[in-house]
Amino acid sequence: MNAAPPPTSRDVARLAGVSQATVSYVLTGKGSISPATRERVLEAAGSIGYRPNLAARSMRTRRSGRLAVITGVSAADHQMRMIVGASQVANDSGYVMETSSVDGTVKDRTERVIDLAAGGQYEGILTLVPVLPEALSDVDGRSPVMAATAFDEQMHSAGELADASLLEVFVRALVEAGHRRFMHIGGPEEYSSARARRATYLACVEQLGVESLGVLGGEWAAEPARQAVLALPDHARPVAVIAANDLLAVGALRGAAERGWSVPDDLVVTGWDNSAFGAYTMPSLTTVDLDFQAAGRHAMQLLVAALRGEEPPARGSALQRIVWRESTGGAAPPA
Amino acid sequence: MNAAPPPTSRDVARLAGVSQATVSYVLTGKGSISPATRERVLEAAGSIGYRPNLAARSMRTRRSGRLAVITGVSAADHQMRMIVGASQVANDSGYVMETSSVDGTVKDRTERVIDLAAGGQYEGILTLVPVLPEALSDVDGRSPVMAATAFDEQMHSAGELADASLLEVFVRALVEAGHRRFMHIGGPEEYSSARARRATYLACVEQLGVESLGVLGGEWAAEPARQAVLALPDHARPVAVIAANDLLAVGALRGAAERGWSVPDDLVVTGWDNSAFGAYTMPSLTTVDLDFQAAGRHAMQLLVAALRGEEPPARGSALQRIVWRESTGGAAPPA
DNA sequence: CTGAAAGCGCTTACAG
DNA sequence: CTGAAAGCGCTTACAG
Repeated sequence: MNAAPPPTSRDVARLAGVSQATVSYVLTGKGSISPATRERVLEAAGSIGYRPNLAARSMRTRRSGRLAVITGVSAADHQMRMIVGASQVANDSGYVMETSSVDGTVKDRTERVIDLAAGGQYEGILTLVPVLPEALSDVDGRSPVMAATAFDEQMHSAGELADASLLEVFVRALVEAGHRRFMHIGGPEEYSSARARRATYLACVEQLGVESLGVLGGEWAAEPARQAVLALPDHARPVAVIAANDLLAVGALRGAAERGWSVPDDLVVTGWDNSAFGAYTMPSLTTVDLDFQAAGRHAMQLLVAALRGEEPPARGSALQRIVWRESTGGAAPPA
Repeated sequence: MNAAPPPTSRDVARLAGVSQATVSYVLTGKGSISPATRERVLEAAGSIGYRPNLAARSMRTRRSGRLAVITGVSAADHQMRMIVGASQVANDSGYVMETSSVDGTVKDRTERVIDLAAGGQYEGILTLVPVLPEALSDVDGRSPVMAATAFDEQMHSAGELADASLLEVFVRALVEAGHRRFMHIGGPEEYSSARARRATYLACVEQLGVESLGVLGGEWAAEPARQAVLALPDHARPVAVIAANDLLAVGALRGAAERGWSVPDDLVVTGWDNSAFGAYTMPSLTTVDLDFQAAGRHAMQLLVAALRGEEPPARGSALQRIVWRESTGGAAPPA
């Protein structure tokens, strides 16, 4: 396919009238090279479009320069956004980033990740899907594995996507608006974000002394949310539903509409994620906007810092922000 | 980080009592090796957990074994699903697949892809975002570039995601149900899928002799769709809106609700993509289900076949299927 | 500040 | 059917 073989560092050396070692020193910035020589080499390299052969470099340095990002098979829009952010950081840091998707149960996924880590092809691994803590250790002889969303009790979770503290703002504002009866529709237990939202909900209703009709759901799917609302006793109105994401919230809206309940009069709903459709449902969804791309960037920064033994970078601006819309009626942000 | 260096083919050879070449022949399946020797080598390799060093192999064979998939920065759920499908095929075919996201205008993206192709790091490139035809040529000295969604007049488009023929089924069924006034809300012109849907719509209304109120939209966003419906003259009812995807369709639903039009009485809407929320909007959305994962698999199969000079595999089962829901009222599938 | 030489782990003609 | 040897393109002590 390639007519002429691509230029090598030897070609550059010959053209610049120096040795191959000098070319290498210039390009890696390691030796101390006189500005004049440096200039000549750079120009020669540019003129013939030289690009280092990464395979050769990696073989010699015994560093692959490659990072893996593990995604789930159940495609989620925010995984994609995190990938975009992570890949920016990886490339800027001189790594090539590969994505690998894993399927099956938590157990299956954990094994795949351990396999990948043991394979030694990658200098580091960032997983966007939950895996068991055993995959996250960075024992010798394996690529370090870091999780963006994981069992955070292991202290291995990167990023603050799982931060559920804004949920308290929802509950407080709704209590302020007069609501006394709440319900939570949660996501899968294996997601630390889902667990955090559930825990924050429970702590909140407890602390504020309002009634909780329970915690339903357990999947990132609309149907259980719809069912939960349909199963509510008629005299329960008004109910405030705190859903773990926007898809669940849409299911709740649908359930309310099917039984003739008005939103926000009989039922108010909050979502999470600020999905594109949420501003256009009837009524539109109050939700939490998450900057997944920034989260992906930060997660990758943490991995790269760990790899290089550098100080982990501080979290930049806030990743989360509440978007108040129609589904919560007049409930307003508390100042 | 690595305590003991990973085993090499020489270690395997020593352990199995054969030469390194024999190990290579067994593993690549190229030479002719006696079953007994083969067995011994395989066992030795397994016992010490040998994995070939891909960098070394790639340097020797001058094949990188790597494929790139280009995605957009504006993260879309279906890109993710296509990636999953493509990565399955790539891995099964012995390639490592990397994703690289590109930003900016069509022109920017095209340049990035050409750069990537010229870099020679990849044996092949599959782009999920539209690029100009000049990026798609497979001239010598460059990695071949194939597009999953592209300017298909160039005959370089892989997959049938852009097939808009089901749109005709929508229009015919709605005409059957009594509709005479149509409107199309389209996607961005640079997407062949958007162009195909638009063209099919225009051909349809022309051929069936029904009135078209025009083609609006032009982005994958809900707001223009909402505006288009709000701008409709009151006496236009009933109107049949053919939206280029579900997000646009939700915008149309919202517009109708805001002006007090009933769906499906005053307005009917069809979407495209079968997004998860579409079954739970009020009313739920009639749409086209697309198997993005299968599309990703097929696109990658085409790339791999092209790389190996093999016959391109035939398209498997149909990628598209209409899902009739409430937003089209009683309009039924013809037959 | 620069060059000659070794070697990373593999594959592949070539000889036997 | 199997082995000894060369070489892919780079980086890095080492010597000058």
